[in-house]
Amino acid sequence: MPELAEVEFYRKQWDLGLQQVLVGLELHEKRRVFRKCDLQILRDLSGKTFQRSRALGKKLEFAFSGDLFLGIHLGMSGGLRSEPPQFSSESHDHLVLRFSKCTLVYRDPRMFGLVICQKGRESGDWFSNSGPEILSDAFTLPLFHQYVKRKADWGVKKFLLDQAFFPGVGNWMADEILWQCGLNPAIKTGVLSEGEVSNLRCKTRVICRTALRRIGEKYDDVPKGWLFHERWSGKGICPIHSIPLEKTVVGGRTSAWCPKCQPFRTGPGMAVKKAV
DNA sequence: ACCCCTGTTCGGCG
DNA sequence: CCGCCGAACAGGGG
Repeated sequence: MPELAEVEFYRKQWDLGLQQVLVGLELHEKRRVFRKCDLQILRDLSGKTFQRSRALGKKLEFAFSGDLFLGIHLGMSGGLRSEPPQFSSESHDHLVLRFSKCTLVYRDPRMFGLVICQKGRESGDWFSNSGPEILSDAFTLPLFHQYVKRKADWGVKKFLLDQAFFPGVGNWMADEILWQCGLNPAIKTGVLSEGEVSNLRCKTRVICRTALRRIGEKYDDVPKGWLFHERWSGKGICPIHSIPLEKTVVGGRTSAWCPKCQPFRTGPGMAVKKAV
Protein backbone atom coordinates (compact mmCIF):
# COMPACT_ATOMS: atom_id res chain seq x y z
CA MET A 1 0.00 0.00 0.00
CA PRO A 2 2.49 2.63 0.99
CA GLU A 3 3.40 5.47 -1.36
CA LEU A 4 4.64 8.94 -0.45
CA ALA A 5 1.75 10.04 1.78
CA GLU A 6 1.10 6.65 3.37
CA VAL A 7 4.79 6.38 4.20
CA GLU A 8 4.56 9.75 5.94
CA PHE A 9 1.47 8.61 7.81
CA TYR A 10 3.30 5.52 9.06
CA ARG A 11 6.37 7.56 10.02
CA LYS A 12 4.25 9.62 12.40
CA GLN A 13 2.82 6.50 14.04
CA TRP A 14 6.18 5.99 15.69
CA ASP A 15 6.40 9.56 17.08
CA LEU A 16 5.08 8.27 20.41
CA GLY A 17 8.51 6.78 21.05
CA LEU A 18 10.50 9.96 20.38
CA GLN A 19 13.09 10.89 23.02
CA GLN A 20 12.53 7.63 24.85
CA VAL A 21 15.05 4.92 25.62
CA LEU A 22 14.63 1.61 23.85
CA VAL A 23 14.34 -0.93 26.65
CA GLY A 24 13.67 -4.06 24.62
CA LEU A 25 13.76 -5.32 21.08
CA GLU A 26 12.11 -8.36 19.57
CA LEU A 27 12.67 -9.59 16.04
CA HIS A 28 12.25 -12.64 13.84
CA GLU A 29 15.68 -12.53 12.29
CA LYS A 30 15.11 -15.27 9.73
CA ARG A 31 12.40 -13.35 7.96
CA ARG A 32 12.99 -12.01 4.50
CA VAL A 33 12.70 -8.37 5.53
CA PHE A 34 16.05 -8.68 7.35
CA ARG A 35 17.85 -10.09 4.31
CA LYS A 36 20.03 -6.98 4.01
CA CYS A 37 20.18 -6.01 7.67
CA ASP A 38 23.24 -6.11 9.93
CA LEU A 39 21.63 -7.85 12.90
CA GLN A 40 24.53 -6.96 15.18
CA ILE A 41 23.93 -3.25 14.70
CA LEU A 42 20.20 -3.78 15.03
CA ARG A 43 20.64 -5.39 18.45
CA ASP A 44 22.90 -2.50 19.47
CA LEU A 45 19.83 -0.26 19.34
CA SER A 46 18.86 -1.58 22.74
CA GLY A 47 19.49 1.04 25.43
CA LYS A 48 19.70 3.87 22.89
CA THR A 49 17.38 6.88 22.62
CA PHE A 50 15.05 7.28 19.66
CA GLN A 51 15.88 10.83 18.59
CA ARG A 52 14.17 11.69 15.30
CA SER A 53 12.81 10.32 12.04
CA ARG A 54 12.39 11.40 8.45
CA ALA A 55 11.05 10.11 5.18
CA LEU A 56 12.49 10.34 1.68
CA GLY A 57 10.20 9.03 -1.00
CA LYS A 58 9.23 5.56 0.15
CA LYS A 59 12.17 5.24 2.52
CA LEU A 60 12.03 5.84 6.25
CA GLU A 61 14.90 6.57 8.59
CA PHE A 62 14.85 6.45 12.40
CA ALA A 63 17.83 7.96 14.20
CA PHE A 64 19.03 6.71 17.59
CA SER A 65 21.72 7.90 19.95
CA GLY A 66 25.15 6.39 19.43
CA ASP A 67 25.04 7.32 15.72
CA LEU A 68 22.75 4.41 14.95
CA PHE A 69 20.21 4.50 12.15
CA LEU A 70 17.31 2.19 11.46
CA GLY A 71 16.02 2.29 7.87
CA ILE A 72 12.74 0.79 6.72
CA HIS A 73 11.15 0.34 3.31
CA LEU A 74 7.51 -0.74 3.60
CA GLY A 75 7.35 -2.62 0.30
CA MET A 76 3.84 -3.64 -0.78
CA SER A 77 2.19 -4.44 2.52
CA GLY A 78 4.29 -2.95 5.29
CA GLY A 79 3.04 -0.73 8.06
CA LEU A 80 4.10 0.89 11.34
CA ARG A 81 2.00 1.37 14.44
CA SER A 82 2.18 2.07 18.11
CA GLU A 83 0.76 -0.22 20.77
CA PRO A 84 0.58 -0.15 24.59
CA PRO A 85 3.65 -1.30 26.57
CA GLN A 86 2.16 -4.70 27.38
CA PHE A 87 1.39 -5.51 23.72
CA SER A 88 2.21 -9.04 22.50
CA SER A 89 3.35 -9.28 18.89
CA GLU A 90 1.36 -11.10 16.22
CA SER A 91 2.55 -13.32 13.41
CA HIS A 92 3.56 -10.66 10.86
CA ASP A 93 5.09 -8.26 13.37
CA HIS A 94 8.71 -8.73 12.39
CA LEU A 95 10.23 -6.03 14.55
CA VAL A 96 8.98 -4.82 17.93
CA LEU A 97 10.59 -1.92 19.80
CA ARG A 98 9.77 -1.64 23.49
CA PHE A 99 9.75 1.70 25.29
CA SER A 100 8.45 2.40 28.76
CA LYS A 101 5.40 4.29 27.48
CA CYS A 102 4.69 2.46 24.21
CA THR A 103 5.59 -0.37 21.88
CA LEU A 104 6.49 0.42 18.27
CA VAL A 105 5.67 -2.30 15.76
CA TYR A 106 6.78 -2.98 12.19
CA ARG A 107 4.45 -5.34 10.34
CA ASP A 108 4.63 -6.66 6.76
CA PRO A 109 2.65 -9.76 5.73
CA ARG A 110 4.12 -10.08 2.23
CA MET A 111 7.65 -9.26 3.32
CA PHE A 112 8.61 -7.31 0.21
CA GLY A 113 9.80 -4.64 2.58
CA LEU A 114 13.28 -4.11 3.93
CA VAL A 115 14.96 -3.31 7.23
CA ILE A 116 18.41 -1.70 7.18
CA CYS A 117 20.74 -0.77 10.03
CA GLN A 118 23.74 1.51 9.90
CA LYS A 119 26.22 3.08 12.26
CA GLY A 120 27.93 6.40 11.56
CA ARG A 121 27.60 10.16 11.59
CA GLU A 122 25.82 10.09 8.28
CA SER A 123 22.87 7.84 7.74
CA GLY A 124 24.68 6.28 4.82
CA ASP A 125 24.09 5.54 1.21
CA TRP A 126 20.86 3.59 1.56
CA PHE A 127 18.91 6.60 2.68
CA SER A 128 19.58 8.98 -0.16
CA ASN A 129 18.27 9.80 -3.56
CA SER A 130 19.93 10.96 -6.77
CA GLY A 131 17.35 13.67 -7.45
CA PRO A 132 15.57 16.26 -5.29
CA GLU A 133 12.29 15.61 -3.52
CA ILE A 134 9.24 16.53 -5.57
CA LEU A 135 8.16 19.27 -3.19
CA SER A 136 11.60 20.82 -2.72
CA ASP A 137 12.65 24.08 -4.37
CA ALA A 138 15.22 22.12 -6.37
CA PHE A 139 12.48 20.30 -8.28
CA THR A 140 12.42 23.05 -10.90
CA LEU A 141 10.78 23.22 -14.29
CA PRO A 142 14.14 23.25 -16.11
CA LEU A 143 15.14 20.10 -14.22
CA PHE A 144 11.81 18.52 -15.10
CA HIS A 145 12.42 19.31 -18.77
CA GLN A 146 15.81 17.61 -18.49
CA TYR A 147 14.16 14.48 -17.12
CA VAL A 148 11.65 14.46 -19.97
CA LYS A 149 14.43 14.90 -22.51
CA ARG A 150 16.49 12.09 -21.01
CA LYS A 151 13.54 9.66 -21.12
CA ALA A 152 11.83 10.88 -24.28
CA ASP A 153 11.03 7.36 -25.46
CA TRP A 154 9.50 6.21 -22.17
CA GLY A 155 5.79 5.94 -21.62
CA VAL A 156 4.79 8.71 -19.22
CA LYS A 157 3.50 6.16 -16.65
CA LYS A 158 6.83 4.37 -16.49
CA PHE A 159 8.47 7.80 -16.27
CA LEU A 160 6.44 8.79 -13.19
CA LEU A 161 7.25 5.51 -11.46
CA ASP A 162 11.02 6.09 -11.68
CA GLN A 163 12.05 6.64 -8.06
CA ALA A 164 15.20 8.47 -9.09
CA PHE A 165 13.03 11.24 -10.57
CA PHE A 166 9.84 10.98 -8.53
CA PRO A 167 10.70 9.63 -5.08
CA GLY A 168 7.54 8.36 -3.43
CA VAL A 169 5.29 8.18 -6.47
CA GLY A 170 3.72 4.74 -6.82
CA ASN A 171 1.08 3.12 -8.94
CA TRP A 172 -2.00 4.88 -7.66
CA MET A 173 -0.37 8.31 -7.50
CA ALA A 174 0.94 7.97 -11.03
CA ASP A 175 -2.54 7.05 -12.28
CA GLU A 176 -4.02 9.98 -10.34
CA ILE A 177 -1.52 12.42 -11.85
CA LEU A 178 -2.06 11.17 -15.40
CA TRP A 179 -5.82 11.28 -15.10
CA GLN A 180 -5.78 14.81 -13.70
CA CYS A 181 -3.45 15.82 -16.55
CA GLY A 182 -5.56 14.11 -19.21
CA LEU A 183 -2.59 12.05 -20.35
CA ASN A 184 -2.77 8.44 -21.48
CA PRO A 185 -0.24 6.37 -19.49
CA ALA A 186 1.31 4.97 -22.68
CA ILE A 187 2.07 8.32 -24.33
CA LYS A 188 5.82 8.84 -24.81
CA THR A 189 7.14 11.76 -22.79
CA GLY A 190 8.95 13.08 -25.87
CA VAL A 191 5.62 13.75 -27.53
CA LEU A 192 4.29 16.07 -24.80
CA SER A 193 3.84 19.74 -25.64
CA GLU A 194 5.60 22.38 -23.56
CA GLY A 195 2.33 23.16 -21.83
CA GLU A 196 1.71 19.50 -21.03
CA VAL A 197 5.18 19.11 -19.54
CA SER A 198 4.68 22.14 -17.36
CA ASN A 199 1.22 20.96 -16.33
CA LEU A 200 2.54 17.49 -15.55
CA ARG A 201 5.11 18.90 -13.15
CA CYS A 202 2.54 21.21 -11.58
CA LYS A 203 -0.09 18.47 -11.07
CA THR A 204 2.53 16.08 -9.74
CA ARG A 205 3.48 18.59 -7.06
CA VAL A 206 -0.09 19.53 -6.19
CA ILE A 207 -1.13 15.88 -5.84
CA CYS A 208 1.92 15.10 -3.70
CA ARG A 209 1.29 18.13 -1.51
CA THR A 210 -2.41 17.41 -1.13
CA ALA A 211 -1.88 13.72 -0.47
CA LEU A 212 0.73 14.50 2.20
CA ARG A 213 -1.58 16.96 3.91
CA ARG A 214 -4.61 14.72 3.88
CA ILE A 215 -3.49 11.06 3.77
CA GLY A 216 -0.29 11.84 5.67
CA GLU A 217 -2.47 13.00 8.54
CA LYS A 218 -5.32 10.51 8.31
CA TYR A 219 -4.71 7.34 6.33
CA ASP A 220 -8.05 7.12 4.52
CA ASP A 221 -8.68 10.84 3.99
CA VAL A 222 -8.39 10.79 0.20
CA PRO A 223 -9.77 13.96 -1.46
CA LYS A 224 -13.22 13.69 -2.95
CA GLY A 225 -13.32 13.43 -6.73
CA TRP A 226 -9.96 11.72 -7.06
CA LEU A 227 -9.57 8.74 -9.36
CA PHE A 228 -8.22 6.83 -6.36
CA HIS A 229 -11.74 6.02 -5.16
CA GLU A 230 -12.53 4.25 -8.43
CA ARG A 231 -9.20 2.63 -9.08
CA TRP A 232 -9.75 -0.85 -7.77
CA SER A 233 -13.43 -0.97 -7.07
CA GLY A 234 -14.77 -3.76 -9.27
CA LYS A 235 -16.21 -1.44 -11.87
CA GLY A 236 -14.19 1.73 -11.81
CA ILE A 237 -16.01 4.73 -13.23
CA CYS A 238 -14.45 8.00 -14.40
CA PRO A 239 -15.56 10.65 -11.88
CA ILE A 240 -15.94 13.14 -14.75
CA HIS A 241 -17.57 11.10 -17.54
CA SER A 242 -19.19 8.27 -15.55
CA ILE A 243 -17.91 5.74 -18.08
CA PRO A 244 -15.93 2.57 -17.18
CA LEU A 245 -12.20 2.99 -16.70
CA GLU A 246 -9.77 1.01 -18.82
CA LYS A 247 -7.44 -1.35 -16.93
CA THR A 248 -4.30 -2.12 -18.90
CA VAL A 249 -0.72 -3.03 -18.14
CA VAL A 250 1.53 -0.07 -18.92
CA GLY A 251 5.17 0.15 -17.97
CA GLY A 252 4.81 -3.23 -16.27
CA ARG A 253 2.04 -2.08 -13.92
CA THR A 254 -1.72 -2.25 -14.04
CA SER A 255 -3.04 1.18 -14.87
CA ALA A 256 -6.54 2.60 -14.60
CA TRP A 257 -7.45 5.40 -16.98
CA CYS A 258 -10.41 7.05 -18.65
CA PRO A 259 -10.60 6.62 -22.44
CA LYS A 260 -12.31 10.01 -22.79
CA CYS A 261 -10.05 12.02 -20.47
CA GLN A 262 -6.89 10.27 -21.56
CA PRO A 263 -6.95 9.38 -25.28
CA PHE A 264 -3.81 7.76 -26.65
CA ARG A 265 -1.77 9.49 -29.32
CA THR A 266 1.70 9.33 -30.84
CA GLY A 267 2.17 12.94 -31.86
CA PRO A 268 2.29 16.38 -30.22
CA GLY A 269 -0.80 17.52 -28.35
CA MET A 270 -2.26 20.53 -26.68
CA ALA A 271 -2.12 21.15 -22.97
CA VAL A 272 -5.20 19.86 -21.22
CA LYS A 273 -6.59 21.50 -18.14
CA LYS A 274 -8.93 19.88 -15.72
CA ALA A 275 -10.25 21.07 -12.42
CA VAL A 276 -10.55 18.44 -9.73
C1' DA B 1 -11.00 -21.76 -5.52
C1' DC B 2 -8.98 -18.53 -8.18
C1' DC B 3 -7.17 -14.28 -9.48
C1' DC B 4 -5.72 -9.77 -8.27
C1' DC B 5 -2.30 -6.67 -6.03
C1' DT B 6 -0.30 0.85 -4.03
C1' DG B 7 7.25 -2.42 -4.93
C1' DT B 8 11.66 -3.85 -6.30
C1' DT B 9 15.21 -6.92 -8.19
C1' DC B 10 17.02 -10.16 -11.16
C1' DG B 11 17.79 -13.04 -15.17
C1' DG B 12 16.86 -14.03 -19.91
C1' DC B 13 16.38 -12.44 -24.38
C1' DG B 14 16.65 -9.52 -28.46
C1' DC C 1 27.02 -4.39 -23.42
C1' DC C 2 22.35 -2.39 -22.99
C1' DG C 3 17.41 -2.04 -22.38
C1' DC C 4 13.03 -4.12 -21.96
C1' DC C 5 10.02 -7.46 -19.94
C1' DG C 6 8.28 -11.11 -17.28
C1' DA C 7 9.02 -13.71 -13.23
C1' DA C 8 9.81 -13.97 -8.60
C1' DC C 9 9.27 -12.71 -3.96
C1' DA C 10 4.60 -14.16 -0.17
C1' DG C 11 0.45 -13.55 1.75
C1' DG C 12 -4.28 -11.47 2.10
C1' DG C 13 -8.43 -9.97 0.15
C1' DG C 14 -12.29 -9.88 -3.27
